[in-house]
Amino acid sequence: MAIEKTSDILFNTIDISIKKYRQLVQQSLVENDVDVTIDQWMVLSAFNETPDATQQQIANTINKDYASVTRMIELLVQKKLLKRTTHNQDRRRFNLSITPQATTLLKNLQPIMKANRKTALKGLKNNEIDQLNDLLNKIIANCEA
Amino acid sequence: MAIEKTSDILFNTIDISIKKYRQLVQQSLVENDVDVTIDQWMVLSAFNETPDATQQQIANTINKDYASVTRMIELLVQKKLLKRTTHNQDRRRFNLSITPQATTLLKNLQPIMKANRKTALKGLKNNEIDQLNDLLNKIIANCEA
DNA sequence: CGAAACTATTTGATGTATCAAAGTTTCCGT
DNA sequence: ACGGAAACTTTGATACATCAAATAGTTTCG
Repeated sequence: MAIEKTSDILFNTIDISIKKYRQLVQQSLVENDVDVTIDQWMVLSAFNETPDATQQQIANTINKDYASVTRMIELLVQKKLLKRTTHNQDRRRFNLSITPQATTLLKNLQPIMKANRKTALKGLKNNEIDQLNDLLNKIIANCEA
Repeated sequence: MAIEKTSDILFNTIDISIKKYRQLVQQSLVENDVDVTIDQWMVLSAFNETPDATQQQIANTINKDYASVTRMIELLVQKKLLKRTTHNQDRRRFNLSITPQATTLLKNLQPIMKANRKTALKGLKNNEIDQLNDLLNKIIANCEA
C-alpha cells in the first residue's frame, strides 16, 4: 500500500531534511568566514538569551546531551567566544558569559540565519509550517510515551 | 509574529523528532538484545534489498557519507554480519554479502521496526503522513537549490 | 553534626557526520 | 598502448551523539 511505503520512508525524509538544512546553514557560515559550527552557534545563542543559565538548562534548550554541551563550551572558550569564571554561589558550576566578540558574531549571524530559514521554507505557506510543526510534535510525543 | 516564531523553532522540532525516533528504535534494539545500531541496521537492510550494490549506492540509499558507510561496514564485518570477498570484475570494490546470521537478524527485526513506526505515527492520519513527507521534501529541495 | 540523597559537570568509550585528501583501479580518447 | 579523467574506496582530522560512570559540590534530615 502506498501509505505503508510512505511511512517507511518518512523518517528517512525527516533525517534528510535536517541534514540538508544543516548543510545549508554550515555553508552560509563558511561563506561568511565564520569559524563556528551550527551547534556552537546554538550554544552561544542560548547563552545570549539566558545569560545566567546552567549548562543543563542550555542543553535542554537546544536539545543536546550534557556531555556534548560540556565539550562545545570547551571549544567556545578556546575560541574566546565564551568566558568561564568561578561561580560564587555554587562551586559546582561556572559563570559562563559570551564575550563581546561573540556578541558581535551573533549580531552578524542573525540576518544570515534568518535568510537560511527563508530559503529553506520558500514556497511553504504559513499554515503549512504550523502544520509541519504540529505533526512533528505529535511524533515526538508518541516517541516519548 | 506567531509564524516568525514557528519558523524559528521548526528546525528544532525536526531535529528533536528524528532524535526521539532514533531513541525509540535504539531502545527497541536494546530490549531485544540486538547488538547493532540503527545505522548499521540501515546498511544491512540496504544490502539485503540490493545485494550487488556498491558502497556508494548504499550510501546514497540511506543518505550517508561514503566515509561513514566504509566505517560501518568495517564494524559489520567484525560482527560477522557482512562478508567481504574480492570482486572479480572490479578490483576497486568488494563483494559484500550479508551473512545468514544477518538474514535472521533482519527477519527478526522487521516486525520490531514496523511496530516502532506504528508507535511513532500513532494518531496521524494517512493524508497527514503524506503531507508531512511532501512538505519535508519541499524543504529538502529548497536547501539543495 | 554527618551520612545519604541530590545536583552540576566532566570523562570515557564507542559510533556517526563531514570535509578534504589520498590510494587504487578502471575507462576513455587519441 | 598511454596518459589523464573518472570511479570506488579508504584515511585523517575534527566535531557531535549517546550512554554510563566518575567527580565534586550542595542539600536534607535524622
